[in-house]
Amino acid sequence: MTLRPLPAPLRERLELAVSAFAEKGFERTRMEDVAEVTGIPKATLYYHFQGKEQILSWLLASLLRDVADAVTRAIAGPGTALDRLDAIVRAQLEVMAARPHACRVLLADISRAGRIPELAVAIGDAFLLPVARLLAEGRTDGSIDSSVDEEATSALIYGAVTVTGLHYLVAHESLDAGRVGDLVAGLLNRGLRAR
Amino acid sequence: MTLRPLPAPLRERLELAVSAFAEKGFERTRMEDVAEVTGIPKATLYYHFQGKEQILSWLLASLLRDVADAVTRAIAGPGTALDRLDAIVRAQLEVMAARPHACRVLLADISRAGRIPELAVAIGDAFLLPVARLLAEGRTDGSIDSSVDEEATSALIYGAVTVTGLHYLVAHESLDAGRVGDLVAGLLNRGLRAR
Amino acid sequence: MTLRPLPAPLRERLELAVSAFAEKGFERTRMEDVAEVTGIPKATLYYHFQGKEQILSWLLASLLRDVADAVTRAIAGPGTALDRLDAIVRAQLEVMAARPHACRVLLADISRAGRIPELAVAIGDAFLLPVARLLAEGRTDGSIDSSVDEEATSALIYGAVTVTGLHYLVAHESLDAGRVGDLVAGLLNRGLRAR
Amino acid sequence: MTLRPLPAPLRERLELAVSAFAEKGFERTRMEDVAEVTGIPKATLYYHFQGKEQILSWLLASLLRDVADAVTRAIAGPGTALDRLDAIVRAQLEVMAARPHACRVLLADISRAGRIPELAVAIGDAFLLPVARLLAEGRTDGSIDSSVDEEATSALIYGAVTVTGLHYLVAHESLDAGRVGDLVAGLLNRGLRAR
DNA sequence: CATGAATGAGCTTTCATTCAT
DNA sequence: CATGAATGAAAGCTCATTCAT
Repeated sequence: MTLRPLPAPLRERLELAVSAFAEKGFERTRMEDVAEVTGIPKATLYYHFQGKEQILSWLLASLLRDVADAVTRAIAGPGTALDRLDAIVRAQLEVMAARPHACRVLLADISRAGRIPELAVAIGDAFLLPVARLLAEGRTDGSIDSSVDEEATSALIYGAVTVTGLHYLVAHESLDAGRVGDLVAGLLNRGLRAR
Repeated sequence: MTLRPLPAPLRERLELAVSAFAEKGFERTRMEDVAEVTGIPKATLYYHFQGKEQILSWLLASLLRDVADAVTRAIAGPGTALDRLDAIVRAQLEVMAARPHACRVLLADISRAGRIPELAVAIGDAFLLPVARLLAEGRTDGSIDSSVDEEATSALIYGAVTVTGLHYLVAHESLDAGRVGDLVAGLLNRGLRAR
Repeated sequence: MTLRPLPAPLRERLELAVSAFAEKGFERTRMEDVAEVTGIPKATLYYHFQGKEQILSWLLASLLRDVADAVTRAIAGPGTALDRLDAIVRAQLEVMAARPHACRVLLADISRAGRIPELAVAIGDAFLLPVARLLAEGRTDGSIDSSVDEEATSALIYGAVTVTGLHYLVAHESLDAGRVGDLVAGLLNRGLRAR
Repeated sequence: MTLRPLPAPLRERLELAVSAFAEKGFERTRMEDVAEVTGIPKATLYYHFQGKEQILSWLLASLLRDVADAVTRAIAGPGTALDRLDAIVRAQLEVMAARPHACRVLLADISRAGRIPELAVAIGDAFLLPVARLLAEGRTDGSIDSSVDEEATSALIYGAVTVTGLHYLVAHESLDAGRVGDLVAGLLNRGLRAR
């Protein structure tokens, strides 16, 4: 992804760029802004990255790695598929609470997903596919209603979780992952469980 | 919104601009592109609108008027609050199916909602607030579980519906409002109804 | 100059345009501004004038007619050539006091005179040539020193009078033609009279 | 004045821009023209200057530095105040002869001085105030008539000198500073000296 | 390796002017 | 005659990116 292994000090400072992207949007954030907010000279950014887009990719990839890890851990946990779906929802909200800026940036680029196929793939790999697989599992283990459609439902879950989380991040500038997790997970649980 | 009342012929041709915005994104769509796709000369666009941003606003406002109308009609229908929530979900999906481009553009700007407060307000007025009100009503009429949180849940519903719809629009380039409506409305219904 | 004889009501309202030109400069004054300040619709201005430049010409021509008249009256007066030169200076300052905006606009366009030959000609006809002729007369009637150079001196007088007047218009926003006339005419008189 | 210290090579080539400004006027001279005539790419100009206006400022500031220097030298010379005033007049004409284009540009902007206060101040500092001070000195040392008004007279001198010089630059495209200096200085000398 | 300096390629917007009524 | 509506033709300025050191 990067031409060269990114030096650790840069890696941390670069994280500051997400707040710029989150605040002004990707297109309206100039390389100048990224340079300013990170303290890394523009030309140095170009020495390490191929361009502005690649910086965004790198940032989002880092976030999606966190999401994927959280989801993977939740799936690996104990309990029925439905229980573990519950855990996934809470895990995703915890990532959102932990990295609010990056999440806002990611959400902003979701609809751009059509234009950035690798992003669509990454979200799919990190969240949608694991969830879809878990739904299938749940139908098998009898914890999830047999009528659920994996494709639609995984998208639905993603939307329900992220938009609710985003709403709190944007409207209240804070996200209580526990409380919101209870609400969201509860509703989805009742909506999905086998009848 | 526009300085002068927009002549009807322009109004129709301008609708073509949404496809440009949907395809390339707002920032990457040049006024030149809007002019080309609508057949309206650039300077004429500037005669009627204050700038590119205002064209987007006008377009989204038009969509949100449709959403608001559909939601209002659904709410005015018969049945319990839960029944009418069901209708809202289906109505929103029908708007998405009818105006896919505009919906993609709107969704792309959701996370920008923080920066475009009037957009946040408009979405709130068209969808979130009516749904929140209906949830409260449902708790009163006994059709919706008393534990639901209006704020979080209206955001959740919005996310569930729109992201699922968007998924089909982006991934399959077609949205079967009826089928997806069954799935989404069903899940939400089970998740929300009084126990 | 104008395509059609300019209706009297327009003539008066158009005079208001000079203040716009004086304040913002010719190029920075948009036809829109002229329309606004005069209350004459843009398209109507184009119905009567060929363009913005022609409006300026018309305005300056009107001023230069005043200047020419004042100069002519002064020249036609009694006394030696030197006495009448004195009168010219005072007359020019009175015109400046009477039409300060137009004068500022004219002065602003003096150095543009190279590019607007008709303006150079008009200033020459209205001021420089009559003064030059009077200087020659003065050498003949013995009131003006024989060493004065007509060309240079008429330019010098124009500069001395107008820049002094302009200074008061710009710096003090008021011009006391009598007092400044005493100062300027006095100095020029002593500088020019036969020794 | 410039954001960054202007590299010497640019400084020289930029001087070429004055001819463009002088020929077509400031507003009619496009950045493109400046870029072409100087050979400096437009974007590079914007890298060093804040905008077109700032380029003009820089150019005029450079001229006014020359004027101020010439005036200062003349004032520092020997003789009575009247003698040194004589020297100032000749010095100013020599600057005009040496930098005719810049002078035409400066004169074109004099009446704009109201709108560009820093220009008014700079002309005041470079010419008007020193001359006014010298006039006061002359009244003290007895070389200049006690009736002269410093403010009006310094403006008068400025107008007499510059407009005469400008006349030759525009009408004859050449200025013989010596000959014109004799004429102007002579007239002013006779007009100002103590009686 | 890192970076200050430089720039090519656009982009939005403006405005004098025209046209249709 | 007069004018609201429309537009062709720039123009100033920005910014991602490259280069020279």
